[in-house]
Amino acid sequence: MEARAMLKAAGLYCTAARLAVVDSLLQASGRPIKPSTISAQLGTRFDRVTVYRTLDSLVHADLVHKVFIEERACHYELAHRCSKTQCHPHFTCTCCGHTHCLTQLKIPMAQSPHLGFIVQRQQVRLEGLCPDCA
Amino acid sequence: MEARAMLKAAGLYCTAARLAVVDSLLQASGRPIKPSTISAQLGTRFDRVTVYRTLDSLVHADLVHKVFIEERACHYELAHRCSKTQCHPHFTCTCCGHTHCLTQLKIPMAQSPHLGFIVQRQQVRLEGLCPDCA
DNA sequence: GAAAAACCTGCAACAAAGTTGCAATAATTC
DNA sequence: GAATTATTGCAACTTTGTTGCAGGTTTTTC
Repeated sequence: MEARAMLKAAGLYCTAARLAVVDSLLQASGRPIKPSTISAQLGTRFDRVTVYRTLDSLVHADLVHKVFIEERACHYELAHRCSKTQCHPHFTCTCCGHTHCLTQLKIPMAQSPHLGFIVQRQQVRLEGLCPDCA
Repeated sequence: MEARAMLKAAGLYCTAARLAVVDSLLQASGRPIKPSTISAQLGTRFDRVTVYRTLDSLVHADLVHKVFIEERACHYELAHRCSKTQCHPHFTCTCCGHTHCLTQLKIPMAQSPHLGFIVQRQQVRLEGLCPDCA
């Protein structure tokens, strides 16, 4: 009932599609996934368009973050362990292509770069070799 | 003749299309731009496909960097003032949508997050309000 | 400089991501 | 449970980016 509670708390209609999408994200074991993957997991239960719109709602309610784009597709993950100003960094292996969430790596927030700029959010992506490929 | 020299040095064929694309990037005044913008600037002189393939060549030769994706399109810029391991950070205004290159802001390279990970490259994106919108 | 080799380019066709409008359906509210 | 409000499915569409192949340029070689 975790998912149901999250939706309630965010003031969103609690629909079958939303529960299913949140479940997909929960089962992604912390890895950002893309709409087409979710769509494939849900089979014919829900339309592709519904998945897109559902993700939009969830992002808008700040339950889900649009993390990055890869292979021409946005990747999403549950907004766990993220502060308002900074999500955890992500590490993508240049060899196997897998992405890891570095939830334990803290990176200091950048200072305002020039007079007048107000930094609200910082996103860090690392690239390199993961332990399996190194 | 700047562009011509760059291509020569990189060992690339010096073609009209490549000179034109490099010129577009030079004239972008340091802002990352997307292929469709370049294509529009070049008018009917070159095919859309040629722009994509030209950018691929330039990226492959490390003359140009694929900086980030926005509005479902890759954005490119000349590989000026970038170290091997880190490009300058980019700042995108959440209000007006403009992106600024923060060439003067130095961000320390992240340490290897866990035993076994080898970090080769780091990318930082900042979001917030630019001086015009703040 | 001309011929040969190596490499680019345009065209057409295609694939995939994401968006929009609208009618039908489901979740809340009272 | 009826009225209200929000969500969903479908079809059609836009845009980005890719591929194959024939024809055209740039370099290299002599």
